[in-house]
This record gives sequence, C-alpha cells and structure tokens, in this order.
Amino acid sequence: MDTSDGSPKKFPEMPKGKSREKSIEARIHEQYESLPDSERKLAEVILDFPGDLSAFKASELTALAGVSKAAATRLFHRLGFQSFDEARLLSRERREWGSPLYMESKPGTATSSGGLNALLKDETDLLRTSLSKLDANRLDEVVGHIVGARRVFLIGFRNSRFIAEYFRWQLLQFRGDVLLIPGNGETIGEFLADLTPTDVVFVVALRRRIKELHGILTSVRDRGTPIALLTDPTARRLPGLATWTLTVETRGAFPFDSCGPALAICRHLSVQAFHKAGRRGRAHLERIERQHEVLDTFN
Amino acid sequence: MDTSDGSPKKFPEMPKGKSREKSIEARIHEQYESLPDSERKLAEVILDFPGDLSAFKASELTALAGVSKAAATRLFHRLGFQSFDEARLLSRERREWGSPLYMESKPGTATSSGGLNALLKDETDLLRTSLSKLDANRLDEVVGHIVGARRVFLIGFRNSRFIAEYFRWQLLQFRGDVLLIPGNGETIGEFLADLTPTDVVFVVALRRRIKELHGILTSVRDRGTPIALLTDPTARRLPGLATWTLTVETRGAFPFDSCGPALAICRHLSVQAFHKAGRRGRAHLERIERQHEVLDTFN
DNA sequence: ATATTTCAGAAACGTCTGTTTCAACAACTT
DNA sequence: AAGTTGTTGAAACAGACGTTTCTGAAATAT
Repeated sequence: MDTSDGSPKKFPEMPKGKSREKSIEARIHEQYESLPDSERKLAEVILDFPGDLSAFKASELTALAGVSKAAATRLFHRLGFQSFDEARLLSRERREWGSPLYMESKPGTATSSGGLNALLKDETDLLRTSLSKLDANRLDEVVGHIVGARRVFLIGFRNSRFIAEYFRWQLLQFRGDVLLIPGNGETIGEFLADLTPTDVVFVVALRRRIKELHGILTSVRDRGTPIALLTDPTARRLPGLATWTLTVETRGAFPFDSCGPALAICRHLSVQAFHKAGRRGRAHLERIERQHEVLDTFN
Repeated sequence: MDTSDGSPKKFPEMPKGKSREKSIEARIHEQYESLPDSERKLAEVILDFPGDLSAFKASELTALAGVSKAAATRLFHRLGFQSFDEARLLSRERREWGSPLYMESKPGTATSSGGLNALLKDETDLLRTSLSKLDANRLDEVVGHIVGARRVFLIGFRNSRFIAEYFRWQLLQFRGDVLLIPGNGETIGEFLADLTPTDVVFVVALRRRIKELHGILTSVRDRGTPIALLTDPTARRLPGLATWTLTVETRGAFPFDSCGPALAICRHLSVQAFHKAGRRGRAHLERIERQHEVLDTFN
C-alpha cells in the first residue's frame, strides 16, 4: 500500500546466509597498526563499545572520538565496506544471529548432527536474549512483593500451568501461603473475590493462552492486587493489565517452544526472594531440610 | 512541536543515571489497547524484535510493518517521546545494562546488577555440560520407544513431577495414550499391574527423590516394560534398574537447582519423536492447531 | 441521510547524515 | 630544497531521514 507496484516491499536486509563475513572488530584488529591517527581514535571508540556498533550513527561515533565525519567514511572504506550503512547492517546481523525470530523451521537442516548441538544453541540463545531484555529494577520490585506479600497466588493454564507449579515448589521452600489457583476442580472466581492489595498475583501466560485470562486479570486488577505477569512477546493486551511484565522468548528453531527462559526467571526470582527473606526464610528451609534428611534414608 | 529550545546538541547522550524512564515496551503495553491500526502494526514489529530498537532506523521499522513513515512519528509521539531519536537513545541506554560485559563473579558483589549475568552463566554452563554428556544413540532408542509404544507412562514426584507434566503436554501434541501417574488421589499400584512390554515408562527422578521410587522401578522392570530414566548424577541405585539412563546436571551456583537441562532434554525428545512420528503425528498436531485457532479468538 | 471525528498515507519540507572534494599541512624521500 | 606521499578537517554536496501538512477515506455520532 506504500509502493506503487504493491508487491514485495523493500525490506531492510534480514539475516541471510552471509554471517560468514568478518566482524568489524576483527577487521579493525587486522589493520590496527596501519591506521592513521584520527581513524585509530575512531576505531578505539568502536572497540570500547562492546558489540553494538549498530546502535550508533556514524556522526555519533565521530563526535565521541572527536574527529571529523570524514574520518569515519575513510575508516569504513579502509575496513572493506562500501559505506557506513553496510557496516551497520553487518553489526546488527551479528547481534541477531541468535535471534529466535525469522528462523523458519527448515525441515531439512533441523535434525542435522544429532540435533543436540542445535538444541544447545537454541536454548542458550533463547536464554541470552530473554535475560538481556529484562529490567533488573522491575525484577527487584517483584521479588520484594513475593517476599512481603501476605499471600502469593500463582496462576497458570496449559503450558504455563506446570511453570507455576515449579515456582510454587520453589517458593514453598522458604515461605508459606503460596497458592496455585485454580486447584483441581475449583473455579477461579472464589479466589478472586478474596484478593486484597496486600496479596500478590503471579501469572504465567506463555503462548497458547486461554482467552479467559483477560477477564481474570481484569478482575484481579480491580481488586487492587498487584500483578506480575510472566509472558512472551506475543502477548498483546495482557501486559497493560499487569503491574510488572516480565517477557521471555519461547520460540526457537524447533517446532515446540522452550520453557527454559521462563523457568530460569522463576529460579532467579526464587533465589533473590530467598536471600531477601533473610533469617526467617532460612529457618523455614532448614526445618524442611532436616525433615528430608530424616526421610531420605536412601534414594 | 518545539524542536528549538535553544540548546545546541553536541554529544550523543551517554548513559548517565536516568534508567528510571519507562521502557519502550512498557509504554507500548500501557497504550496498546488504544493504538490505531497502523501504529499497532508498528508496535508489534517493535515488540517482536528480540534485538534493540536502537539498531534500526524509523524508516526500516515502517518498511517492516508495511506502514507509512508518518505512522512512526505519530506512534512515538503517542508513547511520550518528542522524537524517534529520543526513543532510540533510551533504547540504547537500556541495552547497556544487560551488556555482554561479563559480570565476573566477585565473591563480595554476588548479587550486583541483579545477578542476571551470573544466572545466565549458570544456566548455560549446566546446559552445556549436561548435553555434552549425552549419548545420541541412547536418545534415539528412547525416541523410538516413545513413538512406537502402545502407551507412554510418565512418573515423577515432587520437583520432578512438573517436568513429567511438561513432557506429557508436549507428547500429547502428536500422540495419545500418554499417562501421568499417579494421578491425583490414585495410587501407583493399579497402573503397575497393568503394564506390558509394549508400553514404555519414562521416569523423571531429579534430586530429592522419594524412597519409594526404587520399589516402583523394580516392579516396572519385573513386568518387562522398558524404562527410561531421567535423573542427575546423585542417583545411585536407580540407573541399574532402567533400560536407558539420561543424566543431567542440576546443581549450579545457586541454592536452588536448575531444571533447565532436564526440560531441554524433554523438548529434544519431543521434537525428535515428533519428526519420527511423521505424517501421523503431524496430522494429529494440525488437528489440534485448528481447534486452537477456532478457540483462540483473542489472547 | 449528514455531520463529526479519527485515521492513514502521499507529498512537501527542512534537517541531518554520510560522502566527496579540496586545500593545508606534516613527514619522508631524493 | 623541492617533490612525493599520506593525513587531516572544513566545506560543498546529494540523498535519506523524520516531521509536518494536507487530503481523502472510514468509522461514529447526530
């Protein structure tokens, strides 16, 4: 609808197969010795900023280095690029080489080499992109409420249900009043009426959400209870209802989603909350541990 | 509006202390409901990108979303920015926090920066060591039985229970007769008596195993049913009873164990089994997908 | 039906970007 | 000393960028 011919639009270049190119850093190192003064100053600025050339404009770099813009053009020519923009695209491509998106599940290459390496890569990539997007402050607030709330309610359906169960299990290690709702055969309404602002609701809502979720969250919010939402980027209207939203990537290169990142966050929250719970929580844990030792005569 | 407030812009803004600003994603979530069509399309493109907004130009985003450039300007105004560039800078600033600069685990500052980097390292380390120890052939055999068995029984207690649940959920995507035992309030004995060698039993037994497990496995073996055991290195007598043993690491640097590796293996088994199930399994999945599409009118 | 409001995209617009040109300059070479 | 080579930033330049304006279309109200 924007171009006259109506057919495929001009996309910015997407990661193709050309990740074989030498990285910008590598190119700089190769020629570092022979670089003239001003270009070297520029190169150092680039190297000092780990990874992310693509986030800067050439003029920003030159300003940081205190050289003229002409120096930038010359440097990138010398490094083998036809323009600064070409370097920018390469840099971006590099960084998104772990991007879970636009990785169409090519049937042919999916299971190559036993698939275990691919799996490892997939999982770690998802973890990295997920964790790097998280905001530490938001996490801290959630942790605070998990420790301080009178009761912690966990909500999760389908896929997300068992993540909520895992989380509950972890939290129970050091605090009580952690409830997974709805329990078997219970309806959720009964709990909703009972909520107060001193509680906290933790909702796990990964892909394949049920449509009732929207109504549930609205109810919770109306009762004034803070909501922490653990979801993926495909959630659209839910985050607007939550007090804090923690987003993780779940779509990898495989037909089934990965829950690794979501669980990692739950683990992190558990650990942090455990620390923050302090002596009280520790006592709770030790009590349980001692019980276990008595019972676990052998495995 | 007022592009001219008199102050000349000199240096690109460097990360100061103002990480207090709301993130772009958060702003989008807040207003998502009230966004007009074209701006919403744009917002979705932004949300879908794992990478940074700062790596893109506004015109690239609009091209990806298939909207006019004007839509971008309008969107960013609506989100509370004075210009696209302002949003770009905020996004870049954000990125610095989760920077690839490895947070060396100094003993003193264990929880600095939220400890997210430490978590990432821990999880990926566990994954790598776990997966590297696995035997592809053994996995293949397990996959074969999961696909070919008349019924798949999943067993898991405590911690391991929810992993079994996850696995069940995945397997149900492409085959029926996947049973998690014991169900609520059921005793496991009833099922054991029913087992045949054409079934397969998949046991998840991570740390903190209950002592009844040994007896259960013995019974299963005596009935001639093949057993796949997913456990950790601390299991002592259990592997001797299993037909195949898959071992994963769970102990990391944190007080709570990680289930990431165990889940990764379950995912892998699911994917492989799905492939091996071939047309039959795919038809099953598509049938389910279609049902979902009917039900998921919105999320 | 008409009026009102909201929205989208095309086009005009000024600004800033990155490139190129050019003259000044320094460091060697002969 | 004059010539050669290489480097530098200012200035000129074309082009792309993001913003604004405007007109028509669509949705909603009256």
